[in-house]
Amino acid sequence: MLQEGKEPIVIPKPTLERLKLYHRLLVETDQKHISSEEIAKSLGLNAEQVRKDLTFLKTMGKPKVGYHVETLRQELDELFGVKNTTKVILVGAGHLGKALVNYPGFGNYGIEIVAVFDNDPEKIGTYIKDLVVLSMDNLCRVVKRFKVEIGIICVPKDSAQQVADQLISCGIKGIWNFAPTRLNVPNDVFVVDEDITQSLLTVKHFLELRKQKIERNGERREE
Amino acid sequence: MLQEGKEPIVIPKPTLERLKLYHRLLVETDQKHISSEEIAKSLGLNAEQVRKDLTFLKTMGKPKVGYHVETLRQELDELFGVKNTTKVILVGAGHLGKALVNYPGFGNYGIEIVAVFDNDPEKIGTYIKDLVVLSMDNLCRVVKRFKVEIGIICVPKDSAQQVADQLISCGIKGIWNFAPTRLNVPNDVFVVDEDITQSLLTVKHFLELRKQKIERNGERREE
DNA sequence: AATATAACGAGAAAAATATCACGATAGGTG
DNA sequence: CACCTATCGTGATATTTTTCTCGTTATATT
Repeated sequence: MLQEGKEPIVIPKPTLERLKLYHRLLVETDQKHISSEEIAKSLGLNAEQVRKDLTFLKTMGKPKVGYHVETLRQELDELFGVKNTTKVILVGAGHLGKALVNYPGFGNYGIEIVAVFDNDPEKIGTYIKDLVVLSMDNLCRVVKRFKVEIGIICVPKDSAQQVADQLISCGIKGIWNFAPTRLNVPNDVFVVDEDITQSLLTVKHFLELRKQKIERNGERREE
Repeated sequence: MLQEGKEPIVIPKPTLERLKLYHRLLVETDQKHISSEEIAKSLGLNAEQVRKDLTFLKTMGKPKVGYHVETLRQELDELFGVKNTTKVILVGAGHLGKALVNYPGFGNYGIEIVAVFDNDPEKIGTYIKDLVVLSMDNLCRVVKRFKVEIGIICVPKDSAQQVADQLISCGIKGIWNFAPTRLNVPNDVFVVDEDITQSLLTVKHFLELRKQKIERNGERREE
């Protein structure tokens, strides 16, 4: 039987990606109103696309004025759930882990790191900002006690899968993975990858394209 | 006059994104051959799409066998220019900068960090791994001397634009931006953003979707 | 108050991307 | 050696996404 009734409005993935960019732009701007044209120009898109994207939201623009920045930003905040507090734990107290704990932006996005774990006895007991590094034995206890929703993995890639398994066994359903490897997880667990090697390939590819363009054009000037 | 002659085969952007995933998979696997089906399953795609993507490459699969992992990986290496050495400098010797300098994976991808800069007198002169932190005065000299192609920005977001401008004024044409802000750059400079706030929104959005799903389903079990 | 115009929303058209369907072939099996 | 089947490559089809077009409306101007 086909499921009848209100199907939730699903936002196309490319649109969702752009909505994230709009969000950042709205946070950064000090204008009170902003037009689709201005948004488009800032991000290298075209205005029709911006308007189309924004039709997935309730906020409407006004002719001759544009969109009210504050309203739009708030609706995006809501879409992304920015205002809800999410408790997270972080596994891996290396350089990257330290960098993340010290990252000042989480507060604005409702992310609270409640504990840091590592399995290196040298690191256990040391402080990162105001958090003591705990041993992995404490993982499940802390997850349950603080109702932790997300685990951040920043361990070397060879132990990432193992850490993921431990997190999942403690009931964690969301993983933010900074290890440069693919994780195998059950269907009901989501993984957001922050894999530096992937964007490294992007960087290298850009260089490669430029190189090829120069080769093709010989010594000719471009533009 | 329209330019005649061989136009370079342009790989669609979504395909290119997936090719990066295939690359990682090929690096990780220890199989000698791999089928489109296996690739697809690992990455949650379908086999036809994988095959279609791979038609943009020269490497062909064999019926009953699949694709030769080594060959395919090498062709991807070439596509992304992984084997060419790229000299980069890094600006911002904070936690993140340190984490990056200590990241062991760059070598495999032909990235060599040749210098680290900061404008904090406390940090200038200190060592990160085997690199002395230099003052920004030395920027252009080092860029020219070492033929640096890429600048990595990992300074706080308020100084990111300024650093970008400095890099560009020294002739840098590529920026890998870890600051959570949009950079304004001339057309001939490319920026690859590694903005944690953007993937943070992804994380929050997943949670939000899950929350809404649970609300809709009430106490019903799913699956 | 009438007019002009900047900017919007939305449906239609076009372009890009993903999926399907199927014929071809390499390698295994009897 | 002939057949079977897993897997490929590719042209056809379907779907998604982007762009175009145009009618509408809020504000400014005379």
